Amino acid sequence: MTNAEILIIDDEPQIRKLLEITLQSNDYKIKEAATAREGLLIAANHPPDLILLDIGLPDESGHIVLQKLRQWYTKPIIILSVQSSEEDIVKALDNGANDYLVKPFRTGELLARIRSSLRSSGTEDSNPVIDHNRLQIDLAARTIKKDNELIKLTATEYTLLALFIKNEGRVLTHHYLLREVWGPGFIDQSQYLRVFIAQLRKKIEDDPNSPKYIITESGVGYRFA
Amino acid sequence: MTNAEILIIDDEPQIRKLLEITLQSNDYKIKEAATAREGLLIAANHPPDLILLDIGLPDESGHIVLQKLRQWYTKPIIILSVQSSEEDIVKALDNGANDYLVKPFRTGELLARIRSSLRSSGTEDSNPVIDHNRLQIDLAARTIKKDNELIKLTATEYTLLALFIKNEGRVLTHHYLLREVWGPGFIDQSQYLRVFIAQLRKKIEDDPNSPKYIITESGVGYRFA
DNA sequence: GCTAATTTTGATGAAGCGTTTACGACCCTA
DNA sequence: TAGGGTCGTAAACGCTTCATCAAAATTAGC
Repeated sequence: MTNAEILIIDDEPQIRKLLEITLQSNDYKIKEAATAREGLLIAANHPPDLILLDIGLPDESGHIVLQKLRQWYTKPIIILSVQSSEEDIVKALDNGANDYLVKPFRTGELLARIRSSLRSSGTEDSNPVIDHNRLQIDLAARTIKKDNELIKLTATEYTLLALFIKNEGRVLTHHYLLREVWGPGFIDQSQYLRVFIAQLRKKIEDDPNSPKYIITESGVGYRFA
Repeated sequence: MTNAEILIIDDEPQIRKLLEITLQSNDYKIKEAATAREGLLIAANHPPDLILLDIGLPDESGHIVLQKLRQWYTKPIIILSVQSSEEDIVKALDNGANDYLVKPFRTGELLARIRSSLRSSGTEDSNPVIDHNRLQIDLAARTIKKDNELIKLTATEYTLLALFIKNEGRVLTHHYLLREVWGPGFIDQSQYLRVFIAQLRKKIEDDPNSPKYIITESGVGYRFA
């Protein structure tokens, strides 16, 4: 899932800071709580996709928080705790925790366990879709839609359009386009470009005569707007 | 879940014995395999509710077994391994493992993690059936139905179709399909693909001449719609 | 070990795609 | 206004990729 929201309930500021940096640099959105009370409140008001819960909270045991959360919260809860006794682990897991990591934990492992939990909770999701007005490009699926209608592109047409989309707003020179799509040996075959640009326009523009997406920069190249 | 069936894939007899006793005294039904090959066979013929998988198998790495299982098996897989490196753990979790325990493990914790995994996998639930118009795919039972009519597929045909179904809407390249179904050594045998795609179409399409499910993306690959 | 099913291989025609050619429109400058 | 340059469009050709059939080789089941 891109941008899954994670709630951190932990009273140690340095742990929260570490988690915040680690998780944010992995494209998660973060919410933080330093106490059990605050954590429950945030979780209830704006349920996150996953909760990282410390057992040793100042106002109330994490075990209790876990039980309260599990009365209604169904998404993954991962326990972070300095307690490594089997009793604590079994208790937390049987109270509904999805996983249990002993502090200090390895951040790579934590991230993997978060991914695993999100995956099996079915929270994961579809591909990143780039939206341009009425054009939607799914780079992972290799598909282009216009007004939710799938557009059939040939291999070369797709390569070319994808290049434009990845460089939106930027003027791409003939040389550059030819080199990227056809290879270094084709940098003076600008006729190729004219043919394929025309084909693309026919497929994606409302009015190919006055193009809105692929703009000609005469003498230089093309620009995707 | 009462009497959940658990498959143990581990080459060490004493570990298997320990697990057998522990799990059976907790009312689980047990199946055992000492090799990767045997494990995959048992899992395919009679899918258990959960799999305990050792990484250090004699004939094939557990990582590979995990990947193969995850091509169709959707219930929990818990890794048991003497490897405690972060690299191993992350790899296993990202390959689809639900949990990872380092040997020697505490039996109480293992049992709790099994309970947790079974719980979050939606224990009682039946096999995950994916519905595509008139096609119904039961990944666990490895069966395909069309209009409630069971379609007989060979092993290779099924592997290929399952890949498509799990990547619905996405263009899968020849390269990718060949690697996943036949192995890395076959990535230029695109003729295989043509033959098997034709066979699949004959079986699942209403009109194999104008396919509705398996779409050809010329020069690139195929897409399941 | 024999038979049937399945996979692999080869051959052939069809379809799709990229390349090429031709030509006309437009703009700028002389 | 003539001419050169850039760009856009259409269509023909030829090559690559694809679909299909069938036979050979291999594997699986009894």
